[in-house]
Amino acid sequence: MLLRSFCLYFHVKDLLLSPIYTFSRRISISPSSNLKTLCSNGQLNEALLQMAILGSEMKFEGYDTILNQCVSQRAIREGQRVHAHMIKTCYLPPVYLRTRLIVLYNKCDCLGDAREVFDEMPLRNVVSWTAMISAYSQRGFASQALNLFVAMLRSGTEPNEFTFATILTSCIGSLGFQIGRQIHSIVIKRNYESHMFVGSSLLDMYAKSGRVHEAHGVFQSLPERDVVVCTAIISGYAQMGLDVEALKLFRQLQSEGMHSNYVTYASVLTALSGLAALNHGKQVHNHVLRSGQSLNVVLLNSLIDMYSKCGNVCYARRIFDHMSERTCISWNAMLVGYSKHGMGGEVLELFKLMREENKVKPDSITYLAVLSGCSHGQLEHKGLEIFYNMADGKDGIEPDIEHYGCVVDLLGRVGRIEEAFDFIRKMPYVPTAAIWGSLLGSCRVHSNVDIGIIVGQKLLEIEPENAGNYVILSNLHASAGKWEDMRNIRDLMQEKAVIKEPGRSWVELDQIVHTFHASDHTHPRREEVARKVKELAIKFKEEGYVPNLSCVLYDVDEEQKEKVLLGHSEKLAMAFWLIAAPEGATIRVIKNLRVCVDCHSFAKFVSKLYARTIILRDKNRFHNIVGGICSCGDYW
DNA sequence: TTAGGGTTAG
Repeated sequence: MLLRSFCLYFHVKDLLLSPIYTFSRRISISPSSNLKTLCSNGQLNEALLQMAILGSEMKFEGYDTILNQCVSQRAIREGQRVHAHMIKTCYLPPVYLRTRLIVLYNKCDCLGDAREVFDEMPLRNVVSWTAMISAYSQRGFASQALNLFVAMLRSGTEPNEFTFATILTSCIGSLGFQIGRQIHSIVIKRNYESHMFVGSSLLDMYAKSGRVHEAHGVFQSLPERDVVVCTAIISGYAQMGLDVEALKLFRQLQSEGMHSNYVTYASVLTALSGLAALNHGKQVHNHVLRSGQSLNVVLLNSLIDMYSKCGNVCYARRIFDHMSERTCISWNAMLVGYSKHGMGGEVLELFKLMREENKVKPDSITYLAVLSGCSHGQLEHKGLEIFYNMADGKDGIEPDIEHYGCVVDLLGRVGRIEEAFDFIRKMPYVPTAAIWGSLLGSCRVHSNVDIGIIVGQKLLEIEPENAGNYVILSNLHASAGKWEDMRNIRDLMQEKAVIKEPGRSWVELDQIVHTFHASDHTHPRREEVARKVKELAIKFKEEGYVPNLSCVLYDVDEEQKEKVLLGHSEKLAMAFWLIAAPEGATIRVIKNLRVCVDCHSFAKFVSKLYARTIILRDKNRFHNIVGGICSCGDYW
């Protein structure tokens, strides 16, 4: 029943009595006309009339010609008439033609009809099995594709390189990885491991499952590599967040003479977006323009994303405005760009433009971008209005748990903590750690100790490995004077041996990315940088800077805590910039985690006392700090 | 006749 619902049109058997079919018998066709000529001229309707006249005289060649034309035109109604004609004239199509029907039905989104043809086949070969497996795989029915692959092996039909390349694309993700590995062993046994298409599918399966070593191993073992294989490994690295490795490999392969196409560039731009390496991004953009590569919509979408994630949202908008064709992803990339910069007004204006233009329908991601844009832009009334109109509005998009998460953020941000708590309890989804974490952050900012403690306890149960939760909860206990509880939480944190992802910040100066780790011991100018941070702290304290010791995870004395704070990577990156960059240059710092409250305050002092603009990108958003004021409104 | 890599969100 589920499969039948994929058929957008009526069943082939209904067409036996179709008025057009009956009418066609009364039309006279010139004898010189034949199916081949009509099809090659794209005259499919005329070809159908010819088929009707020929009746049971239709043979393999005629069906083959007309079906091929239906496939290339994605002409489902016409294809169904051909199928109906076969049934009516009692023609028994060979495997080849039945496979063409499977392909046609798949291309036209009629998966149920494709399966019906497959089930009714008296004989099947590797191509028909692969065509049906591919149909399931392309439509996202991975388990059906896998079941059919197993059935194929049991039937004794040997898979070929097409089958392996197809089935491996169904094994993407954590669930499919174990099966993917089993299929890999079958690939080895059948000697298909060196095949380029099979290899790129294997590589991609491992990369998308986060198995970097396996992906690299497949890449190394391939005797031949083309642009697709090279792009698969670069894109795999970028998708796994290994941006530096992706770029290194891109450069290495380029120096070895690799040919790049738009997919390669899009993957490289993803890596550059992750690094926020604006100058490198500009270089790639120039390289694309010089290479004569056409700037298609995918590449332009990647450029919008790269420029906005590198802090240059105006340039992203210029590209967006000059696009001759935009997809939903183009709009989403631009909306996300504005949202991450806290530009709520621009988000709403662009969303309005999208609706007015009415060429592209907003999707679920558009709504996520708009709601988070309202949240970061402190436009909670507008955000709530959009959320409550989502499902009933003309787009008819049912909010999912992430949209609910945006509302929790919207309410919490403006201090409507009780409402946010109530909203979570009433929503039709089980709240995730991210949602409770968002509310806990609001409780911290708005000092709501009572709800904060309840939420914090819930979080410790579902996310015991997250160190940040222990710290916020312990601080909430401390602010309520519950010292015993505070100590218990600290002990619990030690006991659970929670590991915090190490903080890392970087700046790009003269095309070189300088990375700093917390209490850095690696950068060549680390001693000079550490002295500069101390000097800044003394200067800022005279102007009112008070180190926020609650940001320190460790249970050490106050002097030690201050030392830890001064070692935070974003402070080191800013100090390095003040030492090494030209006078007055904008400070662009990227951090892998969310910026801590103390570093945020420190950055505001830098911007004010050194008259610098600071563009600080953390894990969630941009902080544009000018004259001691941040675009996030001190809430992030 | 059937195959491989890509752009937004989290």
